[in-house]
Amino acid sequence: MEERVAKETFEAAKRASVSQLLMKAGRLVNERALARVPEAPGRPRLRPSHTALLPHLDLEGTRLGVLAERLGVTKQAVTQLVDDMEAMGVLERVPDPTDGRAKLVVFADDGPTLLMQGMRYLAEIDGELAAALGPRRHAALSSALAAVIAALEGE
Amino acid sequence: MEERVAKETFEAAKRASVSQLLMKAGRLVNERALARVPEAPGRPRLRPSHTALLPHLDLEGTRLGVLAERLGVTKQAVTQLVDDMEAMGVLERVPDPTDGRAKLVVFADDGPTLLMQGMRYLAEIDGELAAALGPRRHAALSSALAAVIAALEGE
DNA sequence: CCACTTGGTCAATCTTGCTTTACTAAATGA
DNA sequence: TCATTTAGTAAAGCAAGATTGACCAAGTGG
Repeated sequence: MEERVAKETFEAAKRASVSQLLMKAGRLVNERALARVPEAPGRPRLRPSHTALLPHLDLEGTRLGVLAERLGVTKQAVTQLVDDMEAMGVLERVPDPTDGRAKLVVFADDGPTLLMQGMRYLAEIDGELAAALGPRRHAALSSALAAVIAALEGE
Repeated sequence: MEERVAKETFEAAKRASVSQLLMKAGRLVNERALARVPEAPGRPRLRPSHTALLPHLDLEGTRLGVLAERLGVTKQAVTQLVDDMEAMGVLERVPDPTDGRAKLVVFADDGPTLLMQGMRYLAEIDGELAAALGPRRHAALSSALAAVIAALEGE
């Protein structure tokens, strides 16, 4: 009897938690998205840490230190990320006109092109998810996720 | 004009994608869950790879090689994970009665206790999310995520 | 003018989560 | 019985993503 209850509890706990579903779904989407990016030989490959940088960039250019703060990592870590993305041709460092020490991280000439290409992969996956879920649940998912993020980030 | 359109496109792309929301929400939940687990000095700390092992364990005991297959990693990788979780007091290796070479990975005496403790952290977070979303959206999120995982795993 | 702070870089190192290579011991079967 | 397969372990190493510490050059304030 005891045994049986334990088993049920255990099996239920395995699936029931939204937190676990969220972690798993996030991981799967991440894998799928990165798998789609073609390799450019000679240049560093796009990795999750690079894509994590993108949402923090402003079109007008962003100080490296500001990026570090937004990402919650050290400036050195960002230096490495920006180095990579410079080598990929996505970003560029330009001197900050208002402070001779500072540099602004901006999109390179064809950065937006590459970026939009990346967005297309995400859009593709979105489309696949929408097809699997149907428009209603896809919309519901989108709004629920936004609320989750707001709740978790606003701590 | 051009400039303005680019900016809008860019800013919209930053948020609009469900894929991105999913990745971000997953990351945030993960961080929050791990932050809640108290450190037990002297023993290895619980890390994401450990928690990834748990859903693949059967109550009756599971062969190490089977775990490796389910996780999609080498047996050596699982050996290391099980080593850690043995040191934490969560799991135990017992000889497989049907094969002298094999070992069964089972929960240690107080393994279920520790495990349920972990589940409680997840349940807590679930509760917080439910509170933030309201019961309707929380349920919708759960069902949508299950569908996403099914779609992505069934490839 | 000089001390100090600030923005960024360089180099070395650490942790995580794996892998490859090499090995031991038990099972299997011609 | 003896060669081969199978279950697991041990040790070393690697790539990713960070960190710490030492540094330089440009601003800033007494």
